Amino acid sequence: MAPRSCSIANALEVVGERWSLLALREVFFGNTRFDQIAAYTGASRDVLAARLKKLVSAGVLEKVQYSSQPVRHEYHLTEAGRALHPVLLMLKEWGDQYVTEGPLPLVYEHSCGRALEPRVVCAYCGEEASLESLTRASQPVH
Amino acid sequence: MAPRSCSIANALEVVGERWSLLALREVFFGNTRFDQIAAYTGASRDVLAARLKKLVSAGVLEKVQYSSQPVRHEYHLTEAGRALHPVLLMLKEWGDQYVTEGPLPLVYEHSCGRALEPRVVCAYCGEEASLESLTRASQPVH
DNA sequence: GGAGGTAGGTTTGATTTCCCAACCCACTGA
DNA sequence: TCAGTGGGTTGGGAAATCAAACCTACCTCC
Repeated sequence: MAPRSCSIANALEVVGERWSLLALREVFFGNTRFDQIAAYTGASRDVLAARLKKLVSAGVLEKVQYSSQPVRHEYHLTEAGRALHPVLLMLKEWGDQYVTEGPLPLVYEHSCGRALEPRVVCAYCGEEASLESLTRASQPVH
Repeated sequence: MAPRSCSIANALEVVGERWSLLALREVFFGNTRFDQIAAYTGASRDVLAARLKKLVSAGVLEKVQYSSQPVRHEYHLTEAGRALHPVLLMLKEWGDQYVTEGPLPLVYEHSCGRALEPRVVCAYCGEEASLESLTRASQPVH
């Protein structure tokens, strides 16, 4: 049997390897240079170089030159890269709730003044997109 | 330098390996048995067995017996497992928008009657939790 | 009672990754 | 000239992955 065709699997093809999402986390934090990303994630340099190359060719990051002589680049988020922020936000929330022990390493404050508790809602009605509120409108082939 | 302490990294320790999130996707779809998960994800059986074992010991899945003689189990979501649904939802949305080409393999209908467009919002004010609307309330050590 | 099928893995051996350390190159600054 | 920085690449050994075969325990059919 062929595995299911699925956007989750497609997404994981691009960002599902080890270190990819952590490298993106650093870019979201503003650490856009190779050595910073290597240090803050703990990834080995060769694997990190491969991951960054893949993320660039997938259109998630782009290399932006910040110096000639010597030629130096920073990794910046593309639109597709910025669109991954909700994924990281929900992954962080899950880690906060179910994995991290002790005080949370990072808490976000939302512009409304409260500590962020992220929720996924339907863009149209604003109601929570809970497991029970969803039905399949198109059925994958079984 | 020590890598950053971070709930994203902690979360990925649990569900970040290859096949883990796809196995969970199948359980969310109601395919709770070993052979179903293997077939629909495409994971090799030995790796899948290791992943399921890890997810069970991490408290994301639990084995529920559905037959004695022969002893057979299904993998069911725990509360922590169900809490991963928003992560998969946003990952699917990103894949839909930026990776999958052609018609989407799966569209959800929300209980309000519209095709789901998931958004991440602040639970208190209901406004979108955009990148710009967030500031760090606690700063990780640099 | 044997043959075949189902379910849930485990074992085996070959192939890929991953990790770490060392190295390289182009520059800068002292 | 010599150390340091930034951004990688290279090499070798350890670990993970893959596909296929195998195993156990049952059930069903003939």
